Order: sequence, then structure tokens, then C-alpha cells
Amino acid sequence: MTHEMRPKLLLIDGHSMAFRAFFALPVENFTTTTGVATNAVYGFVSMLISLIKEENPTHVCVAFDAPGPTFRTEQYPEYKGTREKTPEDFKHQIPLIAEVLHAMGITTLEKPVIEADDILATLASQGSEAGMDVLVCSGDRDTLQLVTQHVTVLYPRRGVSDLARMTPQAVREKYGVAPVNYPDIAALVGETSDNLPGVPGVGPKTAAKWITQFGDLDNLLAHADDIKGKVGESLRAHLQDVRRNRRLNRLLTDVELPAAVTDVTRKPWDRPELDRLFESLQFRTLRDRLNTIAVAGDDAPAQASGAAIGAQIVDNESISLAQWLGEEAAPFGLAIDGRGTPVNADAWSVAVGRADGEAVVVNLEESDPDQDASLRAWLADPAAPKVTHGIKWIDHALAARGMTLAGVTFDTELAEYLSRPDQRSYDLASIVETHLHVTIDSVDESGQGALDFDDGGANVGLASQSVAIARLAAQQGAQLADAHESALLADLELPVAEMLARMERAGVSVDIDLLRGLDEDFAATAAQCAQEAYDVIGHTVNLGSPKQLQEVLFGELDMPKTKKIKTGYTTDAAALAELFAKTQHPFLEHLLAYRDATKLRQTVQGLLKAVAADGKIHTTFQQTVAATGRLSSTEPNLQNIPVRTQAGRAIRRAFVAGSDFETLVTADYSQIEMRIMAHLSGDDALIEAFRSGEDLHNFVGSRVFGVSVDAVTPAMRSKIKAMSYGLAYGLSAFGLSKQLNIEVSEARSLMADYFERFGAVRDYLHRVVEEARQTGYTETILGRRRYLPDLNSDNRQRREMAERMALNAPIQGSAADIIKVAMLQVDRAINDLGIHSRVLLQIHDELVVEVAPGETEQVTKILREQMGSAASLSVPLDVSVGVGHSWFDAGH
DNA sequence: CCGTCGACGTA
DNA sequence: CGTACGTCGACGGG
Repeated sequence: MTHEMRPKLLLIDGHSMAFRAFFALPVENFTTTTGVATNAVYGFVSMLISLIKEENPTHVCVAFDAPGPTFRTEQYPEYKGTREKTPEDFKHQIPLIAEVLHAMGITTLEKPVIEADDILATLASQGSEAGMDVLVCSGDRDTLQLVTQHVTVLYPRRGVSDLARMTPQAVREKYGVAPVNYPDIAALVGETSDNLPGVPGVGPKTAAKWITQFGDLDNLLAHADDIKGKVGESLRAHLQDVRRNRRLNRLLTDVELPAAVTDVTRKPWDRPELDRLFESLQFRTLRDRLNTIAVAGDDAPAQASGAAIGAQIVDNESISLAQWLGEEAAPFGLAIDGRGTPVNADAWSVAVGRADGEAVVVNLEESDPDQDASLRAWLADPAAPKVTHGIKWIDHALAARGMTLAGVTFDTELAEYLSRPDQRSYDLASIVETHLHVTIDSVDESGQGALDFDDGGANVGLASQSVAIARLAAQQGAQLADAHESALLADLELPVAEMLARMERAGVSVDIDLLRGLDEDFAATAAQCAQEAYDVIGHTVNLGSPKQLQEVLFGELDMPKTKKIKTGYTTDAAALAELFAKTQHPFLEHLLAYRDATKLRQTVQGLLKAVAADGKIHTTFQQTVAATGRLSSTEPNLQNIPVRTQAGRAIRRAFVAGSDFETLVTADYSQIEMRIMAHLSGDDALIEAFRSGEDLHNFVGSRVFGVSVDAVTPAMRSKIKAMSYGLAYGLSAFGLSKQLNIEVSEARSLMADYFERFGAVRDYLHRVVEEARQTGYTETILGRRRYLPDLNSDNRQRREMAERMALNAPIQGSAADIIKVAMLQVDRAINDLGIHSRVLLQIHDELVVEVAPGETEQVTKILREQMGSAASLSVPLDVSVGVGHSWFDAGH
């Protein structure tokens, strides 16, 4: 089935985009020799050219706000009342833009009393009805209410060239509600820039929650009395404001216009006029760019960039899904529209695509029972090979529909991460472009698909994604095999992803009351510290503002200057401690204590905010972020819960076993990085240190200082400890002297003594950098690579940075490999025994397990055995295990 | 409004 | 002038 070319209508809010352009481009760079500011014209026209080139619309219209009052200001005189008056340099640019548009054969519209957005809304609705694909380009979020399957809003993110494609999914993801309900949210939250106050205390989160709960604003307002708490009161006190906001943010779709939507086709250019205009505006490059786009009337419009991935959507009502899925042995690409979060996940439609271009899209909301059953069976079949892009995400979305995912043999996101671990993002569209040199139809910036329904109701964008994923896998698979990283994907990262999905969904139970108590305690401490600090200096100051602190410390109090940073002098904890040593000024003590308390409070508040409806915290583990192969944890980050100080560690009391469970067990590797160092370097002395069973730092200290193990003093031990760990990070003598507060010469001789005794460590560190410089990458014990092109940089700073990364990557990365293996082994052992305990968290060298009743002994045994055997190194892997009611109690 | 910076929590 | 992260508040340009 092919798709007929639908007419494409591009609608632009002239004022709003020109205004954005005005602020995005520095006026100094865009002034003609005669002193006329042209930055807004330049930015606007530049954006327009890109849009026309990329989207190739058949119809274009630019709407402007007419001068004078609008019907909104008539209803509410304060509307947009807080806006500063239009900058002088801007005003004259609007007519210039209009002139360029006319010369380009583009229709412009404005109408007294009506705003540009209302014109756009009217045309968008007409266009939709006429079967057009509509793009609305505006910096006014009110236009989001127009978004449908056929209407996409292009919303400027930065400047005017970076536009977010706001499809129904994108709106849902960003605001948590369907586009039609966006104005409901906006009415509740209010709009500062329009001078429309909302309900105090209600932000986008609360608003979205309410709208989801009550369906729409009217129903919410009808049940305003049911809303409990302070926000409920606040809502009832501002009902009128909300109603007014909603009245004002509704865009008109029935404005009488001089042109119908079918009239706004692209007309021929007036070449002489365009040349004259660009000449007088002194836009040389822009004129050249203009000539690269298709002129209206020319046939065969230029492709955006190469070809697009075409998918032939197989009409799933005319075939047997089961049969179609059985026809092909090669892996299918699997793409999903939905939400892949640990909680509130959902899946709306599923696309399954083949590398040859055929695809089936199943709408989960309305698929028939047979089809649903076939799809379920296929998804759950471990023998039916599938390729995903972001398997954990997909797993969550499907799980929300009670669907099991098995048989995923490849994941294009994880594959790309292994091939290029330093990338900032791995969105499907850009990977497809780099590997296949084609674009995907209708993929939004999240890479997770945009609706673009054709007449049959199937989803072209999603289908294209599934096809692209299938094609991508073949190419990446070869690349991965060349790098000997195929097993790393299949046997490590893929199963880890699946396990992480279960860990995230399980969540960790928290004692909310305990957290609330801590919050209050920390708040009280912070308030007291702040007051004491104010008393010392005789006035208040924002202790959280480094800028204001600098004024107090180095201005008022005239303290010695600390280390220089971009914005002046640092006020970090180390510097403040040093200042206190010098000045004994009590302000510093109070400030440091305040910092401690507020930091802890922030942590607690972050946790409280993250507690889901089930009373648990569900973090998200990021598997493709850390370049070394580690995981990271977000929303909230459960890998940086305090442990070092007593007050901080108390927060861990709030993490407890869930209701069907008995206790928590935590197991961690001791000194895993140093053990890896011993293994990789093959240093006999260091290996002996670990085999001897002596305390590592005492052992090393005894060799470095030439005394017996018993004679190593705590001071000696801490120096050794700092140095040992520093070495794995590429520490210099300078850095060591800084940290230990000793002379550089002393640090240097300490390092010399160290390497005298542990020479193979020095040789190894040297070797690893040199090899990486030759090959271009470092490798972990499982063959995970990190590419470091900067090792050959001419820039010393960059080169030395890369050298430290090269030192660290094999060590940190191997530790990451080992704990990932351990996770899988622990998971499997738990499964094999058929017991019900489960791993909840991974904190780089530690696993936290929730233990089902009566399983404590089995679990501790599994942890010791499986973590201990996750790798065979030339030194033992030492695991320490703790059991307790909370994470605090289990700690050791 | 959003990105960046400084600060600081973890391994 | 020690690696790898994430999050917060303040700030400043947009």
C-alpha cells in the first residue's frame, strides 16, 4: 500500500518567530552599513528557508498581529500588560520581513482585533478538514491546543533554527496531557508573559495530575470542592482567574479571512525584487541559500537530505498477523508509541517492520482479539528474533499492557553505545542518518515516534522506525563484530537491560514519615545555622548564592582570596575550610554547617517528591550515559544517597524492605578497582597484598615506608589510600600534594617510593596510555572499548585529559563489567532456586536486594558466591554482605 | 523560559 | 593540575 502525497500546509506566527529571532541573534552582527538592524529579518528568513527546504510545503501562510487592541485586551485590559514595550530596533523589521515574504510569493495575513494565533488556528482547522498535513510554527505555547494527528506544532527550543516537533505524543510526554487539554493546564498554571496569573502553588505537574484525574477543566472546576489540602483551597480561591485564563487562551478557529486555506499556495518568486531586497539588507549568504530551495512551480521538489526510509504498511485487517510474522526468519524491527517509564507506562501502538520495508502497525486500543493474541504470543516468544531501539523503554511500555517481551537479539541504541560510548545521545533518527544515510518519516526529536496517520489509520512514522531499526541492526551488527563487542551486547548489556527494567518497576519502598521527619530536622538545622551566620555579619545574605557570598567574604570581611574560578573566587567547602584555618572566622563555620544541612534537605525533599503512588521510589537506570560502561541513576539518583557523614547516612534508614518482604541485604565489593589494577598490571607485590588478607593500605604502606604492617600509622595509611586511589585516576604529584596538604616534593618522593615497590603498576599505567594512543581506544576485561582521539591532540590540556581518561577507563570500566556480570548471575541463581527475593539497586560496586521471608541465608550465600565468581582475576574478589531492616541497618 | 555554572552527593 | 556521574539553586542571556 502506498501513500498519496498529501498537501502540506506551513503556518507561521510572524511576530512570535521574528521576536525569537531578534533575541537569538546579536544585533551587533546584523546591522547594515547604514545602521539598520536586520537580525530579526535574517533569523526569520533563515528559518523560513530551512523549513521550506526540509518540509517542502505546498501551501505557506505567515500571520501577523495587527496593531492596536485585540478582543482579548477588550475582555481583560491587563492582558499581556506586563510585557515591556517592543524594542525600537525590532519594530521596523516586521515590514521588512513582510516585503521578503511577498517577494517569495508567500501569503501574509493580519486582521484587526484578532491575534496571529487565531488566524493560524483558523487556517489549521481548515487545512485539516481539507486533508492537508499542517505544520504550525509558533513560539506561543497556546498553539499546542491545535496539535492533532494531522497538525504538528514546531516550537522553537533555542533561537529559531532548533524547532521541537510537537506531535500528540510529544505534547503528552512534555505536559502529561493530550493537546486538547493543554489550555486547561495553562489556565491552571497561568502565563506570566501574558499577565494571566494562575492558581498559586499549582505548577504543571499538579495541573496535569488533576486534568488526568478529572478528564478536563470543566469537570475539575465542578469538583473543586473535592480537592484536599492547601492547593485545594488555593484552587477554590482562584476559580475566576482560571475560567478567565481558559476563556482567553482558547484560540478562534472561525475567523473570517480574506484568503481560504486553498489560496495560500506558494506563488512564483519575484526575483528582481528579492535580489533588490537582499542587496539592501546585505544578506549575501542568505541569498545563496535561498537559491538552493525549490521555487514554486518547479517540479520535483528537492529532497531534504537523501532519501527517506519508506515503509510499506501492510493492511493488518486483510492479513493474518500470525502468518505475516511467521513468514520471515530474520529479526523484525520493533517500535512502539507509548510511555516507557518505570511507573505510568503505557503502549498505544506497536509497529513491526522488516528490513525489506514491509511493516505492520497494530493499534493496541482497538485491535481485535485475534490480532492481540498473535502479537502477544510473538512478543513473548524467545525464539522469535526482534530488534529494538531502547529495549528497557519498550519493555516498560509493553509490561503496562501485560505483555511480555522476549527474544530481543539486538538493540540499536545499546549497540551504538558500545560502538561510540562518548556520544551525548543515541536518538534513532540521527543514528539512522549516520549509518544508512536516509531520514525517517515523521520522527520527533525524542526519536520515539510521532503519529502521522495515513487515511487507513496506520502510523507511517512508527512503521518507518520499525523498518529503520531492522535495517540498522544488520549494519551495526557487522560493526560490533569487527570490534569484538557482539558478545558484550548479546550476553551482557541486553540481559542487563531486561533486568534493570524489572528492578525499576519493583522500586524500593520508603518510610515516608521518616523522610518527613528528616526534612524537618534538616530544615531546622539550616534555619538555625543561617541565623547564626547572619548574626555574625550583621545582616542577611543568600547563603546559597556564591556570588553574594563572595561579596561578604572577600569584600566585607576582606578574607584572603581563594582559588580563582570563572565567576571570581571559589567558595567551595575545601576553600572555606582553608579560610577557616587561616581566619578562624565563625561565619565560615555557620556557612559550612548551613551548606551541609541544606544539601541533605535537598536530597530528602528530592526523595519525597519521587515517592510514587505505591509508596515506592522507582529510579531510572541509564545504561548508555557513562562512557566507561557504568550505569547511572536518575529521577531520582539513588546512587548518591549520603553515606559518609552520620547525619547523611541517616537518610538510608528510610529505604526499607517492602510489605511482602522481610529484610534488605546489601553486598559490595571491597576495593574492586585496586584489585583490577593488581590484575591488569600483574604486579606481584600488589597481588600479594590482596592474597595476604592484610588490610590493603596498611600492607602497601608498610612496603612504601619500609616498616612492618603493624607500624603503619593512621596518617601513613591515609596518605597511601589517597595515592592508591588517585593513581587509578591519573593523579599527578601536584594533585596529590594538594589533596594531602603536603609539599609537591614530598608528594613526588612518595610516588617514587610507591613505584619503587610497585613498579609493574607504573609500567601498566604507562603502557595502557601508549597502547591507546596507538590503537585509538582502551579496553576493559570484557573488551568494552572507549575511543580517545584526543590522545594525539596538539592541545596539551586536551591530551592530558585524554591520558587520564585512558588510565581510568579500563579500571572503572572493568569494574562495571564485573558487577553487570554479577547482577545477571545473582538474578539467575535467584531464579534457579525459585525464590522470591529480588535485586533492587546497583550502586557501582554494591547490590541492594529485597529479601522475601525466610530467604536471607540463601540470598547472602548467592550474593557471596555469584559476586565473588563474576570474574576470575589473579586476586580474589572480596564481597562483604550486610543484612538489616533498612539500607542503613544493612550497611557495613 | 531555558541553559549554564558552582557546589556537592555517590562510586 | 584525579575519573565517572546527577541534581539543586542562582544566575543571565534569551
